[in-house]
Amino acid sequence: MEDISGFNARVYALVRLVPEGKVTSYGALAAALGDPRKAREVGWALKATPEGLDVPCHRVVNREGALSGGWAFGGPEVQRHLLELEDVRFLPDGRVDMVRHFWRPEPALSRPKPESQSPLL
DNA sequence: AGCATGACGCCTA
DNA sequence: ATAGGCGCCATGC
Repeated sequence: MEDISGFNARVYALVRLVPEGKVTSYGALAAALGDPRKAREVGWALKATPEGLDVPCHRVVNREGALSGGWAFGGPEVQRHLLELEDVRFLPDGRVDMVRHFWRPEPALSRPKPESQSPLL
């Protein structure tokens, strides 16, 4: 699993910025990185998150505030528990109350490609 | 190179 | 609001 121009690293850096009691979405992270279309890659990056890094990946949900399926934590229940420990409120449907807890990451200041003056363009 | 898959998101019925 | 389909982009076979 190779890095995507440090894509993973940037994802981790952003997720580390998510405060307790807040959550963000894959798409929001991707958008903050400059490519809203790379939401899936964000998920992929989190899936490959090395343990040991202080990355609160449990604070990342999809755009609807729904938790993921069965995965590394051992199940969505674990993720939900972790969030509840941070006073995150859940809706009756089992989704995170995005209105209350959605946190939008600031656009990454360091761009992956500070270059390209479009030589051909 | 082609096909299938996925911790996503948006559009349409 | 729910269900199905399509698009994106990187990965794995």
